[in-house]
Amino acid sequence: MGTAESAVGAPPRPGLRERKKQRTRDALVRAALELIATRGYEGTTVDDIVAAVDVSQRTFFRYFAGKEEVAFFVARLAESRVLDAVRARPPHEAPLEVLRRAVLDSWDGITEAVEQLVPLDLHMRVYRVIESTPALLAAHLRRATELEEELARVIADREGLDVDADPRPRILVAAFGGVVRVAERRWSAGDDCSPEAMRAVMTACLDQVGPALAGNWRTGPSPNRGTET
Amino acid sequence: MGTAESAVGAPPRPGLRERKKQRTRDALVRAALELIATRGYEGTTVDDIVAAVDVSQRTFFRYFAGKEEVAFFVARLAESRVLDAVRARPPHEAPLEVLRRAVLDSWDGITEAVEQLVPLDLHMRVYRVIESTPALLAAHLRRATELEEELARVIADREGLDVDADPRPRILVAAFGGVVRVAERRWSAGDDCSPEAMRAVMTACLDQVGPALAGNWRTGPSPNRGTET
DNA sequence: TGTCAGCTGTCAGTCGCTGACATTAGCTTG
DNA sequence: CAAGCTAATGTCAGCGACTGACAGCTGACA
Repeated sequence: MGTAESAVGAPPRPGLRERKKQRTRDALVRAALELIATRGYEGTTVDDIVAAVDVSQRTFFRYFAGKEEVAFFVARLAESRVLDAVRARPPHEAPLEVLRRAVLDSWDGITEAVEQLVPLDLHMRVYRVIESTPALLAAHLRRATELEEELARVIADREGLDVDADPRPRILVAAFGGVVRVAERRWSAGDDCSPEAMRAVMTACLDQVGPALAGNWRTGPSPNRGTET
Repeated sequence: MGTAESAVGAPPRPGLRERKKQRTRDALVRAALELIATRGYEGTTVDDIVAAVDVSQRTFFRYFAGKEEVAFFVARLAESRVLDAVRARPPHEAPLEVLRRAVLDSWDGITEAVEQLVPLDLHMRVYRVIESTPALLAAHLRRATELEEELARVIADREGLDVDADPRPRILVAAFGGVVRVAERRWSAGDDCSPEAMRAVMTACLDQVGPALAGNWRTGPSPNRGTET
């Protein structure tokens, strides 16, 4: 010890090789997202992406398993954040509340982390492409269910249940995930792409879970009637 | 009139051309499902399929938009059946009950219709391949959300709501769809592949929607505790 | 400084998929 | 029934995603 890079307390600065890799990966992500946001997903070939960064196609496929993966590079950051937030919730909270608060509370941190990688506006535009491109939407939904599976395990652990014996954790998470997806769609279909708007939409949707599952909508006050467009 | 094919009351027998097309399509579906069930999805090339039916590759792509589509040919029958069943529900039923009864009541009819096309056992094996193949699972989930979108519209119409203004139809359908997916997974993961078993799993999962969303699972009786493996 | 491991590029090849064009085969009309 | 039209099919060429194999280069480390 004593040398600069082995000092404790600070993360050891990675070597030149590692930094180069990081730079190449980031450059590929940025170039890919920019191209996808402007030309669309199908309109963007891998050759286009690698030409913009001036690396070989083979290198691209060494960094990303497929063309899809680069489009979800940013989204995966958000996923792991949410998962961490769920794990950090106090043990006395009810399951549905855990999910709700985890999503809403990790929101700002996610926004910040994303912006550190790519401009937020770019991320928004790419998200719309994902929602409107069948192949990407399919991949997105698959990733979402994988996240749900992990969430179900965490929830089951919290409650001391066996995920495979008791269907309730998976059912709760599935229902929750469905609501989140509805919120995402409403957001991506609207004009206001700001994180605050998204947060509001998400909150509103989560508040509707109870009412939506209530027996009969026609009795009692109908919230949100004619309040939009 | 008076000729055999123009007789009223009976569905006019399609011409030779149409029958040939039907036969080719069915042969492609059967060959494809058989191959996929045994060799897996990625292990089955389009050339393998067309070789088994002795048509050109180009013909395959005139019948199916892609290799995926042939794998979901049977599943799409079931989807349209469920949609019809939902539309046929009496107007006084509550939304959640409509979905529940539509799925359960159309079950036998679907099973019958499927068996008319391919052996039920083959369909089961293919379904497991779908669940375990990322690309197919992704496509399956995308189709499922498209079905959910249509269901949401139907439900909203029943209740006299605007799908785009009131989030509750989509939320309800999303939650319901999530539960159905959990049931599908539990079924495909288990040993018993019979339709009766599937029906039982589906019923059990649907009965858990309320309890799963209830505030705290630890209070009150926990159903299904330790009743399975 | 020299050796070694890891990153990169090149090349060839497979597979899914499509457009263009020629060929065949069913149906229609005189 | 024969000619003519149209729809179905086959053939061919080509693009794009993706992969394995091999070769060259470049940080890392003694």
